[in-house]
Amino acid sequence: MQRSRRPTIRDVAAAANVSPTTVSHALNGKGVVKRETVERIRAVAEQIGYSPSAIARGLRNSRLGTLALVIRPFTTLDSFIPEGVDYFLRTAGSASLVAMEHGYSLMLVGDPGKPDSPLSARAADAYIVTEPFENDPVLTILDQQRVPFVSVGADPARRDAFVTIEARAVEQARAAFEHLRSAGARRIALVTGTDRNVWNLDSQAAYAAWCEELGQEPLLLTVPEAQGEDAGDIVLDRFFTGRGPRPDAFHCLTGRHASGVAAAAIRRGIAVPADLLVMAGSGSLQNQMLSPTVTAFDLRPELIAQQAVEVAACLAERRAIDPALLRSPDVVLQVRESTSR
Amino acid sequence: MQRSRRPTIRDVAAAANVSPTTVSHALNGKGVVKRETVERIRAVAEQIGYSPSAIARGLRNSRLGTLALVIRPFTTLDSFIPEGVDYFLRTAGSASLVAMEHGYSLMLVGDPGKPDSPLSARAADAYIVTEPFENDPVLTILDQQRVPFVSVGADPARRDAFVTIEARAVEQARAAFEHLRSAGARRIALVTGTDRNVWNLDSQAAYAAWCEELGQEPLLLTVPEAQGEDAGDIVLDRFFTGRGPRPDAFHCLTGRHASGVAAAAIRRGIAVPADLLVMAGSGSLQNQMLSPTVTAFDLRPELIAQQAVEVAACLAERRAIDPALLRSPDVVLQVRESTSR
DNA sequence: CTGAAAGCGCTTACAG
DNA sequence: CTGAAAGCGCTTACAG
Repeated sequence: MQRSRRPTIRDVAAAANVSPTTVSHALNGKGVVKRETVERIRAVAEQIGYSPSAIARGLRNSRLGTLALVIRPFTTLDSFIPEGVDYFLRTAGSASLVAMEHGYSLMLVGDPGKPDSPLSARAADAYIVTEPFENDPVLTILDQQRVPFVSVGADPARRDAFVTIEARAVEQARAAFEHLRSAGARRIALVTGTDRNVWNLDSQAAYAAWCEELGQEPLLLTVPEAQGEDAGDIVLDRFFTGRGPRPDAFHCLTGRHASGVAAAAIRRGIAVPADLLVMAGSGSLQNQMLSPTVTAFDLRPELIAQQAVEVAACLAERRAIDPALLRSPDVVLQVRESTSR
Repeated sequence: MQRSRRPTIRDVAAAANVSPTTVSHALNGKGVVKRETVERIRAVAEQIGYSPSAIARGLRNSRLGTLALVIRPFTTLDSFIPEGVDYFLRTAGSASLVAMEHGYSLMLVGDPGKPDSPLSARAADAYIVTEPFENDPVLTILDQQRVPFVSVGADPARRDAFVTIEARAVEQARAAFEHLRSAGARRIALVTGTDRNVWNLDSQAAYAAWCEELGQEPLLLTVPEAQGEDAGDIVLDRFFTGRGPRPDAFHCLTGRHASGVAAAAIRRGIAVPADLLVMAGSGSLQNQMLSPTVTAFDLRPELIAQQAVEVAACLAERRAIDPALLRSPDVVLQVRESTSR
């Protein structure tokens, strides 16, 4: 009796005195098998500790039962901690849970296109790519290899080319400007990251349009996402030294930039929110915890992740996609000290 | 010419006018193949966009190139956010990066033992189980099925049964008590979580011993990990109402408990650190950001994750394990407001 | 109701 | 230097 090898369907067949075909039928409820036989096979399988090989089944069905999550900003950063420490957590955590509910495992993957990326990174049934860059090579390769994928936020250079959960960046940016305006802002500056993704680009476009409408001179600054709170001094240096026009409100796309700006302003004797309003386009833990607390949109990454997983599952199973899944959830504005006058 | 199917090794063979064997040899540098043939095959493969199937290779080699990470506290919680929001991030992020460097993909897995868990969750080459519970069924099933795994922190009921990256909980607890004592504490209380893992249990044991040595009456409270900062009021209610003996210092194992306790104390007019010292056994973002900032050990989860991945890779490849990898890294005490008198 | 056979895409002795 | 054959563990027409 072989005891070291894990049992296969043949072992079950032998032990139950039937053919592998019948075992397969019995265990999977396919075909027609006599009740008793099914039960005998079940018992034997249980007894010898049989569990089917996901790999063999995967080869046969050309589906492994695996979804891959590609967190794009991951790749750019020297550190593995993407901006807004909790965003990744909320996305990956939710995605892995929802994937499980749909019968998939979730793989965390870097750049599946890189030549030295593990082969297994290319074995997923479908991919989720968050925040792709302009002409993102990851999307290109996935598309070429005919691997199904959904992108969260479009590739700005190929808006309608792929299955995408749309980013509502323009809408959100306007809502932000309006919030600041109704809190008394007359001269709003925009601070975005430098990644060429749809959030940064669309927000800039929305800002340009808004300034145009109101006849305000645009006050735009881009700071690398990875700067985190250090963006504060960069931003303040830019707008509050020298004698250019000074903004009375900042809309920072990333939460950590926003918290950095609010803190830096206060360090320099500029009162927040009295003299300066600050808000964030994408809330992070820092906004809730650092002082002053900062108004921010909760983008609800766990909902987005959930939708993305559901879309990916449809793709993997070649089922039709409910269009509602491709619309990102309504964001929630969380008003905090930094804009409460 | 078939255009829809992804190309296989046979397609390459046909196009290059050789056998699949030769293609395999050429592409994997095995066997002996003429230089020119190798180059021709390479070119053809590239040209028709061939990339080997990880699944087929996995079946053949019975190794998929996948590592699984089982975050145990994950399972207990109703929400998917484990205590100390950033711990999961730091662990999973680091693990997935290190895995990639070693040629593996990282799967996030719930409870691979659960009957409805995806089959693919059982296909990993090796498993990392963080913070297993006493007699953890996940370890039992992995062990039974002869799947290699490493646990981060031992199963308290089976200390030496499995490959484990030891938790240095006793040592850390003593270091904490000593830090508090040298900051002036004379009556230290311990607050742990309720999970029956080695951190909670060993810290309690270390505390009992410490109290014994010093002839201090033990002041111990356990609060569910999931309570987070809400633990503050629970703890204060317990020790600062009624007329039992009052502690002058708290060592809380979880960062969020510690921040909750510090904040609750201040709300009730107890000055921190003047009248009460507070520290955390496992630092979380809250400790750095909330006021007052709280002294905490940085457990360096990214280092632990790195070691765990390296051990798991050894296990998967049946290589010997460097014993140094099984010793958890030295923790770093980050002294902050809550114990700075 | 049950089973023999083919095949999913690879790799690896083995023979030429 | 090259290739035919077997086999990894399943599933699924198909035949009995």
